[in-house]
Amino acid sequence: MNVGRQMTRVTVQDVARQAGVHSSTVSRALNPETRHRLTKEVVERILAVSKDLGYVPNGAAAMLRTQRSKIIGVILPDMTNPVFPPILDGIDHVLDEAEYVAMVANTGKTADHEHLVVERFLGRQVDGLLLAAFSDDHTIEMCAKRRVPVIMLNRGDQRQRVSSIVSDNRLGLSIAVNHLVSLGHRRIGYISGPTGVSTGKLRLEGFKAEMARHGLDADAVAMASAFTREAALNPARALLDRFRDLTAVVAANDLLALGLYDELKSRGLRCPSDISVVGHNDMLFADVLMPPLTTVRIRHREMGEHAARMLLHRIRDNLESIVDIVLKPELVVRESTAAPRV
Amino acid sequence: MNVGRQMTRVTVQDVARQAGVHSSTVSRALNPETRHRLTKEVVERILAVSKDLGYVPNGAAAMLRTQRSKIIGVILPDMTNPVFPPILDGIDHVLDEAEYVAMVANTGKTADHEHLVVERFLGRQVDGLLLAAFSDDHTIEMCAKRRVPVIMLNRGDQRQRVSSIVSDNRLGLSIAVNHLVSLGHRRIGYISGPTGVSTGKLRLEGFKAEMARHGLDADAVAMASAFTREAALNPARALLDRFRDLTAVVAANDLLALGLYDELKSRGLRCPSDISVVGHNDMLFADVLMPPLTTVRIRHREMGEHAARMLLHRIRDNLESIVDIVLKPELVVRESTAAPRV
DNA sequence: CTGAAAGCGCTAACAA
DNA sequence: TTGTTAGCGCTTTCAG
Repeated sequence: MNVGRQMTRVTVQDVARQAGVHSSTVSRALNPETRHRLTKEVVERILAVSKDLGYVPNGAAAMLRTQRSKIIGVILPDMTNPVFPPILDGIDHVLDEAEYVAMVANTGKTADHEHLVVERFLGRQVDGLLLAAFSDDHTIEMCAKRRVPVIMLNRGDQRQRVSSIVSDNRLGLSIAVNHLVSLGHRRIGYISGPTGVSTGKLRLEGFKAEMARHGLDADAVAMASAFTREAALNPARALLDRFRDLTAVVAANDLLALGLYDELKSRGLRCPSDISVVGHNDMLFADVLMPPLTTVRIRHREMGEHAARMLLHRIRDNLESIVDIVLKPELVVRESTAAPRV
Repeated sequence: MNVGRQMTRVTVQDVARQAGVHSSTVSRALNPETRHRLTKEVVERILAVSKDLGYVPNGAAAMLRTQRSKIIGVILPDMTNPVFPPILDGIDHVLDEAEYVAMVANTGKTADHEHLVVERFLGRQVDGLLLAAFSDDHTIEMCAKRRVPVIMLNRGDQRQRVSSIVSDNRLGLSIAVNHLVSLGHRRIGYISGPTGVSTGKLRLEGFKAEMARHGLDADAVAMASAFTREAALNPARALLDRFRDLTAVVAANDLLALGLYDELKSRGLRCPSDISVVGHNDMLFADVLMPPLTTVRIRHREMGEHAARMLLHRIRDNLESIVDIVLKPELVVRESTAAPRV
C-alpha cells in the first residue's frame, strides 16, 4: 500500500516510470482486452505498481480519447412517484454489472426543463438515454440528430422514432373493467390521467373499448391534470357528484386511486361496500392501503432492466432498428373491490 | 437553425472558423465569466454561429482541462426504500439549479460493493460525494486520501472525519416513547434496526434512555437484521411471544412498523386496540397504511437539499471544516396509537 | 480586446 | 511484445 499523500494525481505516466515501461504499455496492461498481448511478467509488475501508487484512471481523458463515456442518462418526471424507484433500481442493476454508471435527473413537468436537462446530459457525453418522462417531440428530435441512442420507458413515442418498452395499457384497463363487470358492476366510472402522454391516452381507450365490449356506457369519465394523488380530487368530486349511480370507479393509476380514497373518506363513503375501486400499476404499498387496493400489476423493476439491457445492446452493436417491447400486466385482486350492493 | 445532419461533432474550432475568430475567443464568448472581456459584437456573432451550428460543448474535454466535472456522486443503499426518493429529489433540485448533475448508484448492502462503486465514481471524476449508505471506514479513508469532498447523509461518521447531516435520532425515539407513556402505556417493546449503523445505534439508545427516564423497563427489545418490512417478522414474533403484557411497540423505522403490522394481522391482533404502534421517518404513504401510522417525521427532502448545498459550498470554497447538522424531528399522531385497554 | 500555443491524461495506429 | 507519436476538444496563460 501506498504511503504519503500524493497531492498530485497519479497518472499512467507515473505508473509507467515506476514500472520501467512506456505509458502505452501501462494502458494495455490495465485494459483486460489488450492485456493478453503483453508478457505475463510485465502485466503483473504494472498491476502491482499501479495498485501501490493508488492509480485511478482518469475517466475524462479516456472519454475524450475514445469518444465513449460509459454513462447513461436517465430522465424521470418525478422520483417521488413510487413507480419510478423500482424502475431505477432495475436500471441501476443492469448498468452496474456492465460497469456503466447512471446520471439521473428529474424534469418536473415542463418540456423546456426536460429539454435543458437532455442538453446538459448530451454535453456530458452520455452514451445513451433512458427517457421515462414526458418526452416532447423536440427532445426526441434533438437526440435523433445527435444520433444518441434512446429508449423510452413506460411511455411510447407516437411517431415510432425511438424504441420503447411499455406495459400493455389497453390490456391493463380491459382487465380492470372486466374484473368489475364479472363482479356484477354495470355503472363504472373512470378517472383518467392526462391524455397528452401515451399512458393516459391508451388507458382511456382501453377503458372505453372494454366498456363498449360489454355494452356499457362509458360516459362517467373525468380527467385529472396529473398522475398524482392530489390531482385526483377534482375528477373524483366531479364523478361522485354527477353520477350518483356509480358502483365502481377505475383510476388510471394507483396514485389517482389513492386520491379517490381520500375523497371517498371525506364523504363518508366506504370502499368497497359503497364503491369499488381499481387502480393501475401495483405500486409499492398498494397492498397496505386502507383498504388494500385491487390493481393491475406492472413489473417495474423488470421494465427497468429490460430497458437498460436494450440500450446497452444498441450502443454496443450500433443497431438502428426500432422495436417496441410490450409487457403484459396482470390483475391483482385485493379488498377494494366487491360485488355491488343490490 | 442548422440544416443537414453533421455526422461529425461540432467543436469550438468549427464555430471559430465560421465566425472568423480564434477558438480561444469562442471559448471566452461561451463562458459567462469571461464574456465581458470581448466586444459585444463579437460575442453576439459567436453565440449566433454556435447556435446555428448546434454546438454543444464537450464536457469530457472541459473536465480534462479544468479538472472539474460538475458531477456529484450520490450513493444510496437501496432506492426502493421510500425514505430515499425524497432525499434524492431534494438533492436533484439543488444540483439542477447549480448546473451540476448527479450520478446515482445503489450499493446493496456489502461494503465491497460500496467500495467498488465509490472507486468507479472517483474514476469518473466526481467533484464530490453524497453518501447516504452504509459507508464503511475503508470507503471514507479512500475519499479522504483523494481529497474528495464528502457529505454523509442520514448517517453520521462515528469518527468525525466527514461532515454529515442527520436527524436527531435519540430525540426521535424520545418523542415516540414519550407519546406512548403520555397515553398511559407502561410496557413498551422496541424493534431495533441493525446497530452497526448510527441510525440503528442512536435510536436504540434513545429508546432505552427515554424508558429509563420514565422509570420503565426497556427489556422488550428485539433486533431486526435490516431496516425492511420483511426483516421485522422475526423480531416481531419474538417480542409478541415472549412479552405477553406489551401494550405498545415502537419500531426503529416505518418499514419495520409495517412488518409488525403484518405480524399483528396474521395473529388476529388489532392495532391500536390490542397494541399501539409507533414508527419513525414518516415515509411516503405512512398516512394511508391500515391503520394510519403514528410516527416521527423527518423532512427528507430538506435533508437532501441541505446536503447538496453543503457539498457545493465545500467544493466552491474549498473548505475543510467538518460540521454536523442535526435536524429536529417531530411527532405525527395518527391512528395506530391509543390508550391501552385496562 | 484577440491570437498563439501548450497541455490536461489517455489510447490507438504505426513502427520497431 | 513494446515504444513512439499524435491527438481527442477544451481552457488558459502569455503575447501582442
